[in-house]
Amino acid sequence: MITVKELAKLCNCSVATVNRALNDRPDINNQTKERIKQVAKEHGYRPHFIARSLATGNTNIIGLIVLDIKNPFFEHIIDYLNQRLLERGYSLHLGIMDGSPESEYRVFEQLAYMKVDGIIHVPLNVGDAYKTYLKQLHIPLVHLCNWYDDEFPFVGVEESQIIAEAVQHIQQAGYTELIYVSPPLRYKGSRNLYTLEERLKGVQDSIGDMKLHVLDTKDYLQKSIELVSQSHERSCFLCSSDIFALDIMTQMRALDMTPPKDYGIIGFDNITFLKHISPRLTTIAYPVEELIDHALEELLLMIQGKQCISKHILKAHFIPGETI
Amino acid sequence: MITVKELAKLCNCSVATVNRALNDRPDINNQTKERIKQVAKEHGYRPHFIARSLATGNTNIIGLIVLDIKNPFFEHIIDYLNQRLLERGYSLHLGIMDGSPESEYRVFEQLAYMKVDGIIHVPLNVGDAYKTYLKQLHIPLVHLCNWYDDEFPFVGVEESQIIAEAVQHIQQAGYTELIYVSPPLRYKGSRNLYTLEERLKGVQDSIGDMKLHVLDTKDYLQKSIELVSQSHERSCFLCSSDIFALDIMTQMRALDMTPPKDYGIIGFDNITFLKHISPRLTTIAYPVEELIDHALEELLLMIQGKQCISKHILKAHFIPGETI
DNA sequence: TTGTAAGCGTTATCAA
DNA sequence: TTGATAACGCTTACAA
Repeated sequence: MITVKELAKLCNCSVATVNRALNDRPDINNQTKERIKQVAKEHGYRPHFIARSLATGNTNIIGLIVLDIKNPFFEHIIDYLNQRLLERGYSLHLGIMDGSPESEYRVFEQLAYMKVDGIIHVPLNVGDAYKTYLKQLHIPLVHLCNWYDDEFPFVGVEESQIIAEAVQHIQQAGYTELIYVSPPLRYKGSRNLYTLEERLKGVQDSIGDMKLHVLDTKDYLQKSIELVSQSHERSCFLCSSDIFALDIMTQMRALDMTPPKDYGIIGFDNITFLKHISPRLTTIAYPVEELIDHALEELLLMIQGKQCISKHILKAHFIPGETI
Repeated sequence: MITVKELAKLCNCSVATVNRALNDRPDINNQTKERIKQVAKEHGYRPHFIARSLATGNTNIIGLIVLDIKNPFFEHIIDYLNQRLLERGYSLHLGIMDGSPESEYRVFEQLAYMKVDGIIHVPLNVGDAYKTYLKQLHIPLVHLCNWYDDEFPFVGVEESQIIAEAVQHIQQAGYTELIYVSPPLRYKGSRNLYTLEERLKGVQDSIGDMKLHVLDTKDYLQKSIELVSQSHERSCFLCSSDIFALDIMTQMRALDMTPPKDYGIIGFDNITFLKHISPRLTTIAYPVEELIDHALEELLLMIQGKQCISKHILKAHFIPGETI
């Protein structure tokens, strides 16, 4: 691996001049610049990221913390953010959690150690210690999809409105009972469930005279069967993730019950795999690309030192299917 | 961010001693060590990865190049490798391609720039230029699932054997025509298709007196319908990925054709989502964890300077379903 | 337009 | 058991 020092020797000039040439700085003679670049290319010079970062104090790496790489919801986010970052000369470092809130701290330590320039994440922990922790990291942060505290920039979705829209569809389809399925709600108190609770509030506010059940336990599959088979109402599930909805549909199919004949069901996320599921699951899609665009814009501003703690609330979309 | 220099001042000692204390080196008085560690903790000292890497010459980062983050096949690999690496004090950096073979070079440049200690990847390009390129990177490499050249360590799967097993199942089920579906085969000459071609060979060797069709074009969906509806044989698809199999099943369902009544079908990869698909897709599973274990072991040996270019060939598993 | 030299925060080799 | 000090490869004042 050839270094600037060696290049300087080869070109009979100083390392400063080599640096000017390689980084297209203005204060350099055009001929010497071309000459140096030529020599650099011939010798396969590659800038040394580590040395450069140590000198400049920044890595041009952005961290994205992913709750669960197995959740297809993140596919699109990762792919799109990666593209946008490359365009802007940054690269992406994925912080992979194992699903537990404690692992969020482990991933933060890793990203802090790696000196990433900024982090986009879905805040999962809760409490003052968490806030203190996030602040002492001294890393620009943008919170995605799950509001935690107004001291951090946030990019998310207007939940109550899209929920109201979904509930309206459910009512119009003649259902008399709504079952809100969101097992993670059982972690109330120990995890940040802002978004899931917003959705629940949205349901409560718009439910009118329909009956409401909330399934927030681990055995939601079993419970959902009991509810539908024992109830004399026309029941419709509203699930906080397509994953839960698919689990229910699969389980119900084993009992020969399919939507919308025997029950209704709506998911969340519009994951790619739905195209293979019949009947087509009615779901709600997040504007992933817009979310990422805003989050990235916000983060880059912070990295440039422009402290603009803002809040972007975008709109989700109702995706009609065949299950209500 | 407090540094070793500042810690040294606080402790009335030299940076060398601080370093000895923080890294648990033997040549240091136990009391001073504890004292320094205490002060470091009080001041929230975090080692500076960048500076350390510059000094030691290694990053303790391993790169994994992923063809397509959207392909669920990689979920398991990423998750498992990440776990194993953490246990060993390494961290994982994902290199994300956009599906094109050219982007493989872009990702390699990125990982080389980041000075990762080693890379696990599925070699996708082909030709002597590729080989020259990989060698001049001077980064330990392990090739996964797709053999390219004996000069690189390889961890993969015995393809012909598992294919023979699948073909036998197909024959026993009474099919008289086998359709091997592997659209990427159309890139023959410009991409490394070793594994896909091994599978094809496996099919040819074990097919006996069944008819054989190979679908290696982009319009394989259309072609597959034509084949099944025009043929007077009992046709069974063998797809080089569950994704292709699901695409075919979904398309067929629209024409009211389902396996195993109207045709047979077998996939590859045993992706998680199959549990939601009915009838259950018969498929073939790679021993992902074993693959990664071997690949990692091999890579770490190379990083330690032990040049052991070896070849590990593992066994895949036939996963019976309801589609043949 | 060019060169000199002082960092950046560690590690590691000596010598004490 | 400790301390000085020279790397590591690059950037960036400042001086020429």
